[in-house]
Parts: sequence; C-alpha cells; structure tokens
Amino acid sequence: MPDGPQLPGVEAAETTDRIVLHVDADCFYASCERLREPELQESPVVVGMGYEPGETVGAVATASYEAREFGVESAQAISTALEHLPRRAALAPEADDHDPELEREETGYYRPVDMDYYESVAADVRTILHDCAETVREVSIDEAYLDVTERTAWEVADGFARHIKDRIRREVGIDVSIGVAPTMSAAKIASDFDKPDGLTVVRPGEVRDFLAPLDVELLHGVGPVTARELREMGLETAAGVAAADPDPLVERFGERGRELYDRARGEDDRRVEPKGDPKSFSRESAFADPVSDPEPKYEQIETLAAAVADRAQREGALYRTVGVKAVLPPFDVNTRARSLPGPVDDPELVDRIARELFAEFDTKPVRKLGVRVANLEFATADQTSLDGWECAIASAEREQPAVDDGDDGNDGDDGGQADETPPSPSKSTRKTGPETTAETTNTRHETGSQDETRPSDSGESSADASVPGGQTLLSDFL
DNA sequence: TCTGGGGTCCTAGGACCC
DNA sequence: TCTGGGGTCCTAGGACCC
Repeated sequence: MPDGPQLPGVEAAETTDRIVLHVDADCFYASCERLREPELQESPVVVGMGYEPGETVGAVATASYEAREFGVESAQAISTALEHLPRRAALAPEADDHDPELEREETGYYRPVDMDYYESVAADVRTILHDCAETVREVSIDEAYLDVTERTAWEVADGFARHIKDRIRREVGIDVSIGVAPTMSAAKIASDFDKPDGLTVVRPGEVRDFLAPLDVELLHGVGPVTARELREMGLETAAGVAAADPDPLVERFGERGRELYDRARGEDDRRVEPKGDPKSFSRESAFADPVSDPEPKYEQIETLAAAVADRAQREGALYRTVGVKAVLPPFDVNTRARSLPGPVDDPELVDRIARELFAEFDTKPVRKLGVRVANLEFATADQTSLDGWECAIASAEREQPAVDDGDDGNDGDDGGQADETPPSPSKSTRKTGPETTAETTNTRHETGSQDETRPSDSGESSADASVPGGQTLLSDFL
C-alpha cells in the first residue's frame, strides 16, 4: 500500500525515515508458564499439545531455549520431542534408578497449551506497547510492529527500545527481543538477529549492508520452497538477490518476486498500520490414525462447525462463505467452499453446508478435518444504528418473502452482490434463522440459474451424499 | 521434520456481465 | 455463427507465518 492520499508537493515530508520497532517475545508460551511457575525458570520447558496420556497426535508449540539445546523445535512431532527430551514427570517415579543429577539435566517439563492464560499475559504486554507508540500493529499473540517516529529519534532509539524491554520485564515479567529499523521488514529481521533478549538497531543507510550477508530464507516470506528455487537461480544471500536482475525474479514469482527484490535491497515503504478485522475463522483437528468410517468424521464436522459458528457469534461476525478441509493420507489437502447470497450468523447452516461439502470425502480415509467461515462482516458502531431497519426488513420479509426471492434470483451467483439491496443477516440462534436462509439459497439454486452454474457444488455433492442422520438436510437445502 | 492448529496472501481458471 | 476486451466474483490450491 502506498502512503495514502498525498497532495502534490507533500511528498517530501512523507519520505522522512520512519522509526519502526519489531517486538517479539522470546519463546512466549514457555515464558508464560514460567511466570506462574517460577520453579521452571532454569529448566527446559516444552509447551505443546498431545502430551497427555493416550494422545499420540500433537506438536510442540514452544520450546524454551534450554529445551532447544536438546534438539526440541517448534512444530516438532510429539514423539520426536520426547525422544530428544523425556518428560520429567515420567522419570520421577523411578528416581532411585537414576542419577538425580542426570535427571535434572536431561529431562524437561511439559505443559499443555493454555491460550486463555497466554492471552492475558499478551494483553499486559500490549498495554505497554500502546503506551509507547502512536501506532501498533499486532501480528500475533507474541509479536508486534510499532511506529515510534514521533516518540524518539535515531540518536536515542536504542535507549527507547531498551526502555520498552525493561518495562515489559518489570511490569509483566517476560523477555522480548526488539529490532529497530527504518522499515518493517528490516525491523523484523533485526528483532530475530540477537534472540533471546536481543536488541538490534539498524539505522537508515545501514539497512542494505545489514541484510547483505543473510541467507535468503531469513527474508520474511521466503520459506523452504522459495529458498530452494532461489538457490537454483544461484541466489544464496540477500546481497545476491539485491544485486540480481529483477526480471527473472518477477517472472518466476510474480508480485512476490518484485517484493523479494525490493526487500533484499532494504526497500519497503509499508507503513505500520493497525491490524484490521479478521478475514476468516477456522477450526481443525487431526485423527490419531486415518479414519474411513463416515460416522466419526461427521461427528467431528459437527463439533468443528459448532465451534466455528460459536466463535463467529462471540466475535460479532457474519459470514458469507462456509468451507471444509479434508486431509487425506499421505498429506493431500483438499478444500471445498460455498458462498451464500448474503452474510449470515447461522450455526445450523454452517453445520449443514459443512456436511454437504464434506460428503465427497465421507468414505475416504481422512487424517484431518477442518471447518471454516470466511467473507466476514463485522457490525461496526455506525452499523448498529442500522439494526433497527434490519429488523424492519426482517419483519417485512416475513410478511412478503417474495420480494427478497425475486431480487436475489436474477443476478446469478456472482457479480452485483456488493451494490444490491443490503442482504438481511439472519440473526441466528432463533429457530427461524436457518430456515429463512436455507429458503433464500434454495430459491436461488432452483430458479436463479436455469442452467447449472456450479455443477460441482450443488449437483454432485447432493447426488452421492449419504449424510448420517440427516434425511431432512439435503432436501431442505438443495 | 512424515506433519498440530490458526491464520494470511497470491494465483489460476471458470463463470458471468457489459 | 469460433468470438474482443475489461472487470468481478468464486473456488481450489499453494506458500508462508507464528
């Protein structure tokens, strides 16, 4: 995004170097666990899912630096992590057989993920960050960009960053690493440069030299696939990319190639902006072993659909698209989605559509399932005033439903959604919600398109669908 | 790394509209 | 009726990030 609206002659002011901080908590989940269990302070700590007895699927969410020395890494499978670092509790009962000294050194503590608690810690950190900057962009629970141009100057930027680190340690009790640079991308890399408890300042004019020796995969947005391709092009470091001919990069990677080239040269004119509303909500879960039987899979779908719908409801979001994900062995990711004519808040409909979309996989072995809602709309403050007439529309619909049907019917599935009559959200929970929505959609399918506009959706899935316990389901909707 | 969960963005092709 | 061009929306998949 460019710099926003500019009047002629104002550009000069806009080129002033920003002072951007990237603040990144060190092994955040593990730090949180230590916060409430100070005994864990010096020991290896692993936070993850799937360590509970009987669980076999799961992965490491965060490993403390002590644990990393044993080879435990983020995203590592639980089984691998346990090989590297047995859990302490598991060894304790046999303490007599072991050298206590050894135990202390070669075992670690495991704690299950507790997002609610980490959220509360993150909120405390956020308060401090907002206190220290004009603009804060929260990237994730443990990471944020700050624009502090108005709060400090380059000459004292390291002291300013030090102050933030100290405040967070003193008032919250965790360590963060901070990168300071004139651009977001350089600040991000700088915060990683000296982890943990790091502070790296890259001043204007130093960015390209700072980046030059770094491996390409350290550039934000370069993962294993892109790194390999870059190497095949003979580009190993940021300096290599920066000195390369940009044309082949753009040819190979499209827009990303251009971005890569710019970033490697230290060019990045993005401004720190607050994060907007979320774009989607999803829930997924894996089976210990691939499941072929439809029954348990539909049970999972139901659970996930309910969780997603509930989340959207709690966040005050309406959604227009419902999707599912089915991961088949070995790791074949399939997604299916369907959009509705208008935004809804309708848990039953989420469940219904998810089941239908999933039908084509219901007899296949599946290792993982997901349900998602997207195309979100959030009621904003000024929209709450619309609630009144939304209700009015809703009741008008009840009296003369034909109006809505006719309207929806003639514009097909796409195009024209944006400027058509405001879709009336079906305000869930009430029994009438799902029915209204289903009817609307139904009508659209039957009369809206005389020729099948989405054969794969409506046609096939209904044909071979055998939805357990749901004989009303399909007839209702299709 | 044989692979958990929650996200974002980009791309390509099809359908549709004018 | 073989057939242009611009634009948008939708779906599916992929790469990436934490």
